[in-house]
Amino acid sequence: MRLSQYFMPIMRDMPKEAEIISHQLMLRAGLVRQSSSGIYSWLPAGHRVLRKISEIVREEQDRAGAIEMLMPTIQSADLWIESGRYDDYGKEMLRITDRHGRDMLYGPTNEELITQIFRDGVSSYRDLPRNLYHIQWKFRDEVRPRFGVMRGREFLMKDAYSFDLSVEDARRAYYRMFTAYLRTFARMGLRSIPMAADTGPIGGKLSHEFIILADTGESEVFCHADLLEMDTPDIETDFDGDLEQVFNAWTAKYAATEEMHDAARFEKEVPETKRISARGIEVGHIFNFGQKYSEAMNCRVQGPDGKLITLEMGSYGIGVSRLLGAIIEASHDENGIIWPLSVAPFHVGLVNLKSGDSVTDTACEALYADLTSSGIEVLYDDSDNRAGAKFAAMDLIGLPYQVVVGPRGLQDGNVEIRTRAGGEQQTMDIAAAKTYLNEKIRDGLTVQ
RNA sequence: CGGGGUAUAGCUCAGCCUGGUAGAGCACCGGCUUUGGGAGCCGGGGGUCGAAAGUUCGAAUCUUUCUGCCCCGACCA
Repeated sequence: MRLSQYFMPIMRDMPKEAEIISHQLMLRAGLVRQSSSGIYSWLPAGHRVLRKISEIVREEQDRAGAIEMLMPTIQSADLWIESGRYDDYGKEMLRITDRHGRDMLYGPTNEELITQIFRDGVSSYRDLPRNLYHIQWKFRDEVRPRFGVMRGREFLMKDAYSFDLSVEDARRAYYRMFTAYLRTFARMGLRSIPMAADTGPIGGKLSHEFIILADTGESEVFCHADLLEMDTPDIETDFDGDLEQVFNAWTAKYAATEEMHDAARFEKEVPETKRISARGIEVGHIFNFGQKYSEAMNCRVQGPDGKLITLEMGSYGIGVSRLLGAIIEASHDENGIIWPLSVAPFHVGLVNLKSGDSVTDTACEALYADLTSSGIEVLYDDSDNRAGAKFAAMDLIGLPYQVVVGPRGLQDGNVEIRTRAGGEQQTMDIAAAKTYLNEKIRDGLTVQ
């Protein structure tokens, strides 16, 4: 993509409505624009990141055996009356009346709808287990939206729903999602820590929040430092196998959010030097809620003995749009965003230091064409801004690699390659630069 | 929903106290000079001053009401 033909309005000044760093940087880097409180438009670069995050989520859900579908944003109130949550949900649910006077709502979540769809589509134990998910916009009319996309009213969420015949099967379904979540966040360069969680209004028994440590996190969290060093389940993980060990290993050490925190237990179980008391961002939340909805909504199948079995269910959410904020909170410096390669809007920023100079233009065009044709996503700054302005903009938008092409280096046939994360700079000839970038990016994108 | 702020150009802000018909920096357009970490000079475009009502000869400025947005708290992916 040529910057001269793109739409990425960068702001030099700090927008006053933004308080926390991720929100400031998202606005300044031209990723989002606020439409109204807690509601955002996703500009082209922000949309690219959103898509990449969604794709990682999708790949890991699929790997764990979940099946993608898509449910609507607008739902009928009837279903919610059936489950008993129409009144419980309160003002956070945006209620709408259609032209016929029917009560509708903008879905804050989808347990009711999926339960109805599933129960109507399945009648035998042979159809179980199943886990269905979608990635769809949700609306929760938060009392106080804040921190940009971290707590928006409209937000993109992946929600999966598992259906099983027995409590044991349901636990296995839970372990699969648990494991998939560890992998999902790790692929975005995040260290997530599963923490025992309160089950909240969704109800149920077993529940974990996946927390990213960050100073601007909304909740206070406590955990064992070893959790920051644990190995993430790798690509060889067998999701058809027994994942209980993964679950046990990750839940053996103390980790709890404020609501579940037990100070006495924390001090007893965690040596003083290993105690982490910090703030965290919740990027995922998984629940096993047994028969709460299947009972209320009559979701049953016939077993081998002809008797009806009420299904065991779980739901598994990931805040996809929130993850942009979380990643930036976890990865930035005073100059701007530092995108992990896997979710960066582009892999490489190509900086032409002297647009209009035929030598640099020619070199840049050739490099742009070569890199692009080898599958690398390049944002080519072909504008005629000054060098300093281009560097500042590149650092702000935070692409993982910068290739700086200028007349000085080209005299010796060289370009400069900079790594946004570490700040390393190396000079090499153009052929070497191509090889270097191809290798680095291919390796960096290989799923471990 | 309680408390506190704030609203003037795309962004950051000044002007308001003491009413006289709107400014700066950045960004943008044109020109010249410049060109390796947010250049300089010259010229230019752009604002129903959040909305409504009131006071007044005259309101960005004073009064009242409303609204948006932000922060703290309670609540939540």
